[in-house]
Amino acid sequence: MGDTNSTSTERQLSSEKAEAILAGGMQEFLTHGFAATSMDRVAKSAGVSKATVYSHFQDKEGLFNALIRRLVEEQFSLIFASSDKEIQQADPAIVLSALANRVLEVGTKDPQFINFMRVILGESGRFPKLARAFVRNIEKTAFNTLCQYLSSCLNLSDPEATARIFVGTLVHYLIVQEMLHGKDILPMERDRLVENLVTLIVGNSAKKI
Amino acid sequence: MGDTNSTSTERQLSSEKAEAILAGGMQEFLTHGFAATSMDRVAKSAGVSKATVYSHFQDKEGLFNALIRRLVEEQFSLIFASSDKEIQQADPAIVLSALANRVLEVGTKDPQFINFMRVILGESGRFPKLARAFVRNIEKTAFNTLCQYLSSCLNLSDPEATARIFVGTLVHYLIVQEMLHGKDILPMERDRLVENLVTLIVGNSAKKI
DNA sequence: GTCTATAGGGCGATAGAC
DNA sequence: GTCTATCGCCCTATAGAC
Repeated sequence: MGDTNSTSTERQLSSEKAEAILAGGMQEFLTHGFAATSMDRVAKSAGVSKATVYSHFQDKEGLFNALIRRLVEEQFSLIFASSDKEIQQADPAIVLSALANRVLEVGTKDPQFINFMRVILGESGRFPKLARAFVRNIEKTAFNTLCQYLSSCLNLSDPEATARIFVGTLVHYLIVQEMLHGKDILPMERDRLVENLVTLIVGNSAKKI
Repeated sequence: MGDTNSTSTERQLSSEKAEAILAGGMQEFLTHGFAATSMDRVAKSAGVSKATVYSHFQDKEGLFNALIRRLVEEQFSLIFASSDKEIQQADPAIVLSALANRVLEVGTKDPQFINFMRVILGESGRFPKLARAFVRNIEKTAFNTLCQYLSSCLNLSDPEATARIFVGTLVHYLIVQEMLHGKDILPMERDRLVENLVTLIVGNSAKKI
């Protein structure tokens, strides 16, 4: 409450210990969720004492909030890095396929990304602010970028609804195949889904230029 | 382990107390998740003592497994009840719109359904068997029903991929709007999404009969 | 079968030495 | 700033009376 160098959550991470705590906390929170994570294990994983953890972060919720909030911003720039070069260049079908494949690539190759999504979804009842931060930073950015591209390069009756369909298909695919371990129950090759999705969208419009 | 009337998890719920425990456990587990739920509150919510809970279920995990497994089967029949009457009758666009609206109706009106999904997703790392049961009973059933309809009534190049797009769009919409509290950040009217989704699918095919 | 009471342990958070 | 040691609480699970 009465801290001098923070408003409501921790803003500046002064020392390198704070970084270690955030790294250790990430490991623990992303694999066990909020409630099942103990501050003892966070401290041990960070290589510091528990008291040091509490000297850098107000409490368990404060650490969790700071950590997820930072991760939301990191993942944002991770996914949308170098999305602007290619974006008004080639055939729309190729651009959209490349975009879809990059999203699915991140979701399948980096195991921490699925854990991150799982925690965001699982804790969205307890931490609605973090859930909304996720929507604002990641979902909305993806949506806006895609809308802009679809509007400028294709003649769609409703680019916004189409963007929803595009993103929704990919996210749901990741959820069922990876997060819910459904690969063997509902097999579907990535390329097959992407090709159908892109064809469905591009086929229902005319190239603009 | 050595129970006489159960193999590995509880099969038959002999008394009415077991029902009360399952009901109380549902309330608690669906709102707080597995780790943040205490057996004291489950007992209190069920109106029995904690010892009674442990006499009907082996431990916390056993109760959680029995409860979610039952819920998976309940929700299955809840969503797909009366899906077979209308299914080879009217215009495909109308059938698909009605189907989409029923899914979104359940997801928005019944608050327990979003909580149920949140727990399944959030605990899918700790309880992979429950996650797979969810995929087998709900996702796969939705997918198969839809595939069958799409194959029989429309001329699609890939009905299975199309079914993925259909379900994925609806589930992702529910996740962003309801589970992640994104209604105000990324507003989108339900009818608008459904109409675009159905048009995209029906427009890319020919009616079969 | 169901209760009350309690064992036994891990948890979040802090006091005080350095 | 960082540590060790500890407090007090609540947790899962069980023992024993009825």
